Amino acid sequence: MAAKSEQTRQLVADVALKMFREIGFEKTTMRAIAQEAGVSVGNAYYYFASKDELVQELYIQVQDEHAVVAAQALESVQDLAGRLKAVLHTGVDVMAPYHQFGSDFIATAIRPSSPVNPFGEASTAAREASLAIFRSAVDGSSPAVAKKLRGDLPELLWLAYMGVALFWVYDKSEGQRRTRKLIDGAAPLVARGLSLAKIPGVGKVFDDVLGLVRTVKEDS
Amino acid sequence: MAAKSEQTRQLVADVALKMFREIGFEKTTMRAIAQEAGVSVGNAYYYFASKDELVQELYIQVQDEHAVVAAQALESVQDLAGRLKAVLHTGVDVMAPYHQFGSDFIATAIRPSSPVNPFGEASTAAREASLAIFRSAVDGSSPAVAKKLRGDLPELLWLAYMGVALFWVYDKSEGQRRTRKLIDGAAPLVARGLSLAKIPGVGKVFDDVLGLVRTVKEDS
DNA sequence: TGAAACTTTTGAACGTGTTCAAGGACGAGT
DNA sequence: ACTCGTCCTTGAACACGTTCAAAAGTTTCA
Repeated sequence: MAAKSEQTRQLVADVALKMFREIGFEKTTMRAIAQEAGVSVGNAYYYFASKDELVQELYIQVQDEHAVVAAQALESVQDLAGRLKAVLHTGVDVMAPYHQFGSDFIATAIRPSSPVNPFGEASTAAREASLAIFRSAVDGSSPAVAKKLRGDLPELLWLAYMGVALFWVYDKSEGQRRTRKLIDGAAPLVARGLSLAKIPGVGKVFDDVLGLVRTVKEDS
Repeated sequence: MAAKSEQTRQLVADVALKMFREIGFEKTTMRAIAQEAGVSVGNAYYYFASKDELVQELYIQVQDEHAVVAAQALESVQDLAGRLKAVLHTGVDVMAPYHQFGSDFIATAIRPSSPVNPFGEASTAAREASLAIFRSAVDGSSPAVAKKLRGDLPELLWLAYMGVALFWVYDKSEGQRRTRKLIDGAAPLVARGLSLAKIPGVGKVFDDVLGLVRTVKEDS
């Protein structure tokens, strides 16, 4: 059985994620995880170099689930507003069990040195997967999105999604009702806003926004 | 001299801020601060309940300086784009000495429980001061901003400012050149974008955006 | 089988932020 | 001068994340 090692790793990860969900980030100490999993502290560190890496495990799992659920939800919707709603709502859905954990997660994720940093190298795969969801939401929509927007839009929407996630973390309303409202309100607005790109004066501004985005992105 | 106590407090704060600037957040341990200030660790805690509160001290100081510098810069500029630039550039100016400290600061600031959280209660004063800067930038601009926007715009701009600050933290270009470019590019775009509010079709979308903002804000 | 090499596991130890009981300093009232 | 009460200060102690030398277990190969 080559899986003995993998088994321990999974055990630690499972216990950690369960504890993150049930008692939060701070109360889930490495010692508690080890004890609950029946291993030594050092052994947990043999598989995960830091507590942050256990958070990364969670991040990846949540992203994977989002990809699956969102793809399914997208099957039955055509218009951009609806597709955007689908992606955002499913995103919130998969995060829901971890809401109380949210602020600690974001505090961890936001430091550039963290493996969970959504802009960082260590989560390139997760970010690409997430971006792919938005690309699919945009590309598959009908009526189609203006061609000049199609390239950059997914990335901008993903960025907006990060904003929604931030809002959700702070959202103390029951069941994060306000976040749902925000999504329901913002998605159609974004779609309508984009359709304004055809108006000459407005189109110019759009072009400049895209130009700025590209400039700032390139010049590293 | 009733100021003996205040003197110790200031000493600790000054030493801490200096160390934050010079060696960063993590290397500035409470023990190191205490030693450098010539007091005991416990004594530092008598004045500051946590390391976070020392960060708050920094936050307040930076905000205060921003208010002064921005007000001065606003005196000589009339148009909205210019005024926005002035406020944002001075904002980055005052933060500059703390750039390496930035990500730790934000990681601290972003948790709702932190005294430095910009949305939280403990920094109501600092937030109001910051908001006032943006209100002044909007209200004092000529040509005037559309009336229907004038009420909510400062808050939205402040929010955008938080975004700029986040961008700045991640900006590794020398002297944070990219952030400067972003400001120079975005400020005129915002001004031009707002002037589109007069166009009937666009105005509707603007109204809905404002409506959404209000809805989401009220429903707590 | 046996020994060498590699993988996995252990728990004590380190430095951190934070707490707290104990004591010192100092002024007010007698 | 004495004592009470308040403010200030101390440093040992705690739990935490993390490290690491050493031990235990497992595989490899002759």
